Amino acid sequence: MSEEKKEENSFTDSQQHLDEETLFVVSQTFKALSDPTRIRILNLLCTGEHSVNEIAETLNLGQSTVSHQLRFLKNLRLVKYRRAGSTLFYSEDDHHVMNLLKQAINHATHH
Amino acid sequence: MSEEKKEENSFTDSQQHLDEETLFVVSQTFKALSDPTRIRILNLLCTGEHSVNEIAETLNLGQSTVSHQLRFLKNLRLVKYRRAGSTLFYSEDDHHVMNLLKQAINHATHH
DNA sequence: CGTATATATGAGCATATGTTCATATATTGT
DNA sequence: ACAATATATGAACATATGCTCATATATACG
Repeated sequence: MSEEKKEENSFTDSQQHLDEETLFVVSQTFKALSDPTRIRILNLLCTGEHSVNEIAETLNLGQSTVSHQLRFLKNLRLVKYRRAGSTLFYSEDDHHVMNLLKQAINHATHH
Repeated sequence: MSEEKKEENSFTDSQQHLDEETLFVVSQTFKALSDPTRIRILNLLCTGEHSVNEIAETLNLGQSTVSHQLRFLKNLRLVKYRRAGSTLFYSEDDHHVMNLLKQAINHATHH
């Protein structure tokens, strides 16, 4: 019975007016999470860092597709990478956004 | 210093594989929150129920635009409405998704 | 019943989005 | 320097998205 409670009122109520910039940032953040491919990539990165090819093979996606999406996520600073030779290991870089994703996934599956 | 803590680990870690349906539901949910107009509408509905025209006038949007977006949000069960004569009063209908929105807004503004 | 008001709907249009293909760049090993 | 491997990039394309305009529906009121 406390299952529902713990995700409520974690924050003070939102404000009346949203300025342009806030609106842009918030919408961009959610846009990043609104595509199945990006969700799969971010969900995979929850398990730790992975190279571009690993991601592509694991999720059965084209190398170009993964690279494009990673650039998208990198621009929003949702992921970062570490270089090891010619291989780039990507990992998550925004725990807050990852938390939003986890909440949504949990809500979608556990209900 | 506990500012960052309270939004972390509200849930057990996400699972390894996401099925088609979960992927669809989650992406649709975030898509709903990825548009500035819909964000403004939902943010306004945080303050209680409002009619279509009230929303349009308050947010300076066309009546048709608001109606279309409300249909979109209604299909996803994020909003509901109550009829009073020829006026329809819309209000929020998914506290979990509203909570995701509030978190994102708070994060965008307080940082 | 006719008019006014509130909301919904569909077509059309411009723009955004995501994937694929081909190719470029970069790093490693020989 | 050359070949192999890993990743990035840009153009092209099909589809999705969001707004506007015109019009339809629905309710209330005289």
